[in-house]
Amino acid sequence: MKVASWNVNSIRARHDRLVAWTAEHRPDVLCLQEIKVENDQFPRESLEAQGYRWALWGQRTYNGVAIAARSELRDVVVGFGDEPGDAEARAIAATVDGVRIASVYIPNGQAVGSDKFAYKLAWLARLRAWLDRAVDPGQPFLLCGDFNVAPEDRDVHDPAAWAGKIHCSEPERAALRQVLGWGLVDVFRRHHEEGDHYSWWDYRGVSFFKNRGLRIDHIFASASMAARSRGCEIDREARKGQNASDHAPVYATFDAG
DNA sequence: ATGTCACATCTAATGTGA
Repeated sequence: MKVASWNVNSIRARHDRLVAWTAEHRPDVLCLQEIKVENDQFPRESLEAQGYRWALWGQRTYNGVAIAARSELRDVVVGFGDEPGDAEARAIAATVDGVRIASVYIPNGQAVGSDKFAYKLAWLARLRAWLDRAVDPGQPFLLCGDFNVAPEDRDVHDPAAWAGKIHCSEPERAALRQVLGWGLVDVFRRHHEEGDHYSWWDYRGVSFFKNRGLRIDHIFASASMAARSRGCEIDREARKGQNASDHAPVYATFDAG
């Protein structure tokens, strides 16, 4: 099973690139974030023509998450079911070929100490609480998405410059560790120990050209799925050229269960 | 170098969020 995750930063702006990417890489499951469109405006047909089905939780302008899969998407759930906190479309889960898979878009947080930063930390705590009550740690499970957190300094192009800043601050990293502490493994780090691998580069300036990025997009796996993982890569090629998202897709392969 | 995108709105330059 090949599972990919990509913050496309608008499905409409990224449509042609996405269609070309899935045609080339042919993931079995694709988790998307920031689709930025309501379900009834979502361009389902292009990937359906490649054999995919959809689970969608769209939203106008901001946010919006989706899962595409070649097999049936069972038991689709949107949000955490902890109203009234579920106003923003940031989480969707489905079961595909016996694997529970979630696509999540963690709030950006804007700046350490801001109201949005507090919301980000609270959202990560709600994510952990959702794992505790809604997912069986013994089952095959993948938590995929844009976490807006670089877990360690080796995930940061310039740790000194980013120290204490948004995406890299200790409160965010601690909140992310709480999520991982549920029983999740960073699949990318199972296969790559070294730094200089990033999944996001600022649109401004020469950040991509100079590889000044952060690794904030992740595929986290339960123990049984981590044991089945055979590789994990970030497709830097997808960040190149005109009309690219500011995020590159990350993808992992797993042995059959 | 507050440098680029994407989207929205009293359709045209500006605000918001990233």
